[in-house]
Amino acid sequence: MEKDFRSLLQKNHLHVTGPRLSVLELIDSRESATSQPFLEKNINQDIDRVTLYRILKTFEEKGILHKVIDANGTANYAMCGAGCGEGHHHDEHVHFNCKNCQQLYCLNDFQLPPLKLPTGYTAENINMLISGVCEQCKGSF
Amino acid sequence: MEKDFRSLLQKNHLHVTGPRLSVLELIDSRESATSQPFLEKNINQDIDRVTLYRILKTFEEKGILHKVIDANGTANYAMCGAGCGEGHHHDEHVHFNCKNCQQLYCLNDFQLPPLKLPTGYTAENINMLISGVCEQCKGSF
DNA sequence: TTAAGTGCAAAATCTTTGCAAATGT
DNA sequence: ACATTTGCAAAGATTTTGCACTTAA
Repeated sequence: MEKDFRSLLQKNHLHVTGPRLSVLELIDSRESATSQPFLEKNINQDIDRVTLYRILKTFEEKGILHKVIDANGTANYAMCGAGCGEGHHHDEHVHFNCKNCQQLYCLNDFQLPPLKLPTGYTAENINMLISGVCEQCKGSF
Repeated sequence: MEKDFRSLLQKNHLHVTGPRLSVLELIDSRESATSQPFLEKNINQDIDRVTLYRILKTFEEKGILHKVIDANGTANYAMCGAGCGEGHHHDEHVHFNCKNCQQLYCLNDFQLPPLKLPTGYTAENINMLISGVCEQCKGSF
């Protein structure tokens, strides 16, 4: 797990700034993927909404963060693994979106079965989103 | 394939109106799922944007249309199959989103492998979205 | 020093809400 | 007749763009 955000930014030829470090710290500190609205509300310094949009876009392009669209169409972000880099992502694992607490979990140890697409189709990114009730919320029903 | 949209609406206790028939005809006539922006532009009569929102919401709740969020977070709609009804959907098949033409295909004959979730998690809806290049666009690259 | 990054204002979209008029049953 | 549906106006939310000021390298 990459904790040295300074070098992470430098490795990607990005300036080290307060807003960028805050975004990385908050996202990295959480179990599940973090929604953009949550980031806006919980960032530990006053970051302009526009700046946040731009930081997230940059991080996604550089392969630092994954963007995962949840069942409501909201963008969620999580740290990328080793397989990602500038211009490409390998995010072939399954996400679980709890319809109660809205948390978006990355089921990292969940192996995605091999797929064979119809001829002519080329897969570049696979995104599997399961909606339901998570462990923590199962009592609330 | 249900073509009698009048009875489809009546079966769901909905009034038969021009705007609703237009929406059903357009969506049913297309190969792939239809994005809301496309619907707005191509509906064959002047439907207010607000009315379209409400029609789509109603149809989704009644189990007449599926909503599928594509890789950009845009809502796409397709006719439901027999397994859907008021308040529940069974849309366990795979969707393919072409990053060139943006078409969203339902790969109906594509069998989704059985899944075993971590204990405590309950799946209610499974949505698998593969992004890549479709058959028609493969020459464009 | 200077290119990159940020914040602010404003525009452009997208989505929801309230209500009166029109319409289907 | 009467509940449902629609269209319009307006509010609210989200996302993008332009530009001057600030900051990291």
